[in-house]
Amino acid sequence: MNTLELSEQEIIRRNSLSELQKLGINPFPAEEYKVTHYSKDIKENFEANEDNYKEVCLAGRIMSRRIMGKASFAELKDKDGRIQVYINRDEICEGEDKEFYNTVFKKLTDIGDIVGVKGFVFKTQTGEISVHVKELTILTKSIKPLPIVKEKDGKTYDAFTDPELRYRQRYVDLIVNDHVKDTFVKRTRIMNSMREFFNGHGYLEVETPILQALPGGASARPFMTHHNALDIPLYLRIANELYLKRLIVGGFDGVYEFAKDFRNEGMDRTHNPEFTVMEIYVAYKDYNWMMDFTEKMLEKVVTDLHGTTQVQYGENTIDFKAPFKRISMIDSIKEFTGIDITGMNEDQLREICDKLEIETDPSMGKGKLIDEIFGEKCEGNYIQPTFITDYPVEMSPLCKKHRDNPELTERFELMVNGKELANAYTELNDPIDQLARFQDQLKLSEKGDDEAMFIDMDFVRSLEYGMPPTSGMGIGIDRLTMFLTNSQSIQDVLFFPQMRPEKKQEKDGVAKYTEMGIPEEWVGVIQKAGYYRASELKELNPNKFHQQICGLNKKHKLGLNNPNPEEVKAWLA
RNA sequence: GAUUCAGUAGCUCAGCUGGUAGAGCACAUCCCUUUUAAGGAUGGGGUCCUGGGUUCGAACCCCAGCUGAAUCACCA
Repeated sequence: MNTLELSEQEIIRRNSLSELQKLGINPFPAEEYKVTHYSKDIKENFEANEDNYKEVCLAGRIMSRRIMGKASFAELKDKDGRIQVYINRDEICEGEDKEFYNTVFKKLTDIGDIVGVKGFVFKTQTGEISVHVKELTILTKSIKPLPIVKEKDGKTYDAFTDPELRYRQRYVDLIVNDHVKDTFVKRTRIMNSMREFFNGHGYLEVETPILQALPGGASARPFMTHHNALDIPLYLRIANELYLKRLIVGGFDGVYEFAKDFRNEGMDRTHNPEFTVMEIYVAYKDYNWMMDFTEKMLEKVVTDLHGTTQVQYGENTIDFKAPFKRISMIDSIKEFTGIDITGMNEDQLREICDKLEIETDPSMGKGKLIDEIFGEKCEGNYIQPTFITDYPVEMSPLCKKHRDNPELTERFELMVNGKELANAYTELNDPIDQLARFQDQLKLSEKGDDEAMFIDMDFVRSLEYGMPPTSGMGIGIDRLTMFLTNSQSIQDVLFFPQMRPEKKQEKDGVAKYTEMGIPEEWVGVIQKAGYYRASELKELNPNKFHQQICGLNKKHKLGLNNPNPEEVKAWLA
């Protein structure tokens, strides 16, 4: 890399790197470094049992340094947290040669470097448990300076907060913002706890295709791709439901999958183009059983994570103690609007929407209209976990009709903090009805609904062989993690949220410049001056350009022989 | 997709009515005790997001673009 593209601090660090090599120290050693202790264990247990910490060896990243003559303090960050280390010149350099301390540690080591320390644990006069270092090993040199975050008594100074940098360079975010790691550890613990619950019931974790010829199982716009060998379009899945149900047909009693789904839709605080959903299907059950199962599962997950069923989310305290409140969609609309929509047709519902000042468009069918009313007037009110049951048949094409009312389906959604968290059905297993519902979707699609479902004839065929009565449930893992880690944005619970690709400054290659007679060593200087296209140079005043590049040569101490003005004029001619 | 706000040193941010680009931390040099965001002193560091325009003069005003955030729409 051209040094002109580096900041002063980066150049200094690269110099330190080569200085280390000159001293015979490998800044990127290959050998295993045997770690015996971790910061958290030392801080928690040292006082109770000091004898166990007479010889410790730990490794991590230097997060701060304070050098005072022949004694120094540094903060080391390992996988569990941070611990202070004390380094004394005469202890890490036993003989007369103090170069290791004076040069290697004081001058050539920086914040961000990864080091190993051997020594014993003690307590400083101010009472901080620290490691007294006897031996220091450089394990990795860092040549890019980290953002500096200072913390004192839980108060953070100069936090690294720019969302763009945090999400694009999550590795930096994880290094400097301690709470970030915690969120992701919790995410994994949530999934592990769920897995434990399902496995405890004897259900099987499975994997189903992500590349699908027909994107089914949900109403959403898919991402499209292409398979070269088969020369066919393929879609990234929007749901895995239809495949899991095929497995129930095949004779599994309970299957579940933590699935990445992909939807080609807007992005915001609660939506990322790829997201994770856990879907589970259990044979011989219905949605009433699934409600019990879901609330028990959530109660366990939350308790495993927090030791209590109560969770703080923003301003709200949410209690996941089972059982959750249950209310039908029609009763909910009645409760919040005073209107009983039972038995209404499409025109009547449209009138109600107008009356409630809810926008509609002609592509909306009966189900969608009801959904709009619910979404607009009811949904946001359910802060505590609440099951909304019995959705209209039009908006649930994969769900069995209600045993008491053919206008409705046996479906529930779990609302938490005014948002949908889980969705479940008594699954439709009547192949004739299923085909009819798919055909209704086709009509919606012809009407202009670009999210209506495709007809999956293979899925219908599987139902023709017979699927046992089954209940299925899907739960958004990202959203659940948000609730349980008090994160206000989905980007905070995804390591690498989708972002626009970084734009790179386009530059001409060296050849474009040398063709004009410009010596190769000057190309970097010219680009540093801001001329990324050789063709731009033609327009310039040669005298001004000459001064500009000679100035950069001097300023950055490049030691190049300045061209004379005639030569520069010849380049631009 | 629409609206609003933002982009200045490695990081966090000031920058007044348009008049020579600033602070803290980080970095460098020197001195130095087991220091708690923090020992002392001195110093270096900038494409003020990009491109146009207005002006004697633009970080600042106007227009366009890029990127991000918030709100809304769609959606889980």
